[in-house]
Amino acid sequence: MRIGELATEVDVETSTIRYYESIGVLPEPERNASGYRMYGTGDVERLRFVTLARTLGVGLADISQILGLRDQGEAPCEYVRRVLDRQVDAVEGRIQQLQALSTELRKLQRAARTLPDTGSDDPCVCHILQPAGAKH
Amino acid sequence: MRIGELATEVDVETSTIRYYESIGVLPEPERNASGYRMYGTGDVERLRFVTLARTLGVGLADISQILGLRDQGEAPCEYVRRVLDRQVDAVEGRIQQLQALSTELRKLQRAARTLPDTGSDDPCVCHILQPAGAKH
DNA sequence: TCTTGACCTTCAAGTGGCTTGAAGGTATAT
DNA sequence: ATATACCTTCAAGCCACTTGAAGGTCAAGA
Repeated sequence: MRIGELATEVDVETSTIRYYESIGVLPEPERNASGYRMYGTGDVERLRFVTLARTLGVGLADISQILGLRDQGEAPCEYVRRVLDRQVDAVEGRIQQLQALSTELRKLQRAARTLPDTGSDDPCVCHILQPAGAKH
Repeated sequence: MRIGELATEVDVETSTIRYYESIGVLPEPERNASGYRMYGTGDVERLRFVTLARTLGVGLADISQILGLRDQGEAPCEYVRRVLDRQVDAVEGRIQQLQALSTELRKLQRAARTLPDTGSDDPCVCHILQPAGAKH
């Protein structure tokens, strides 16, 4: 199959496939007489794995590592477990941060409805975002 | 004050200050005889606003817009209110996404503890991440 | 036969928000 | 004289792509 078919099959842009190839996540495929990339079913499987891992937030460096282990005939599972542990920590930490941020933003949103506009003579940039005495 | 003092005062890297200047978020400051950037208290206030807005997740383009309005003597409050609304939506949407992701990751983490390692003869890359029949 | 249009190719640069590094100038203390 | 702690500019790197320019290939239709 050509790159467009592979792209449709896995629901990825052709440019993304070429990008993955350029950084070594996907191997260089064979070419037909016209120089078009030609892929097989193994490539579908591999690309599907990459996109699945990406939706889980796994970085391309980790994905490369996992695929590299597989290519050497080793089970990547131990490495995958470590990646999962790291990823869970990272995602849950990020959620905590964003929840704190959301609380803060909602406070400012409420304030924005009641406060008058900042006057051009006010010293601060905007007293909605910068209540007097906010120094961090 | 020189750039290092300003950086310490607001708790930002000097390279970040120069970067903000390069993209027009901060104006070009005066220079002393040696070519060093020299800042005043207004710059502290402006930079403090920028970092505050950044911690709220506001992008530099929006921050630039807000500062631009202020520089023209207009109250940026209406714009700030719209940015806040957008930001709340974006953050809460992101939290939803990450919570779904976290659920998914925890499921895989549990599976990883019980599943045997992928054999080198298995067709998939790793059956922890790719349970049979996962096609999306 | 010509043309249209859908595909494919490569290479370069842009996105955001910085950080890092190289290679050098300046100011102060010892 | 020198160490050191600042400062300067410019370029490139980070991540994961996306976009664009400029062109080659191939099948179907007029």
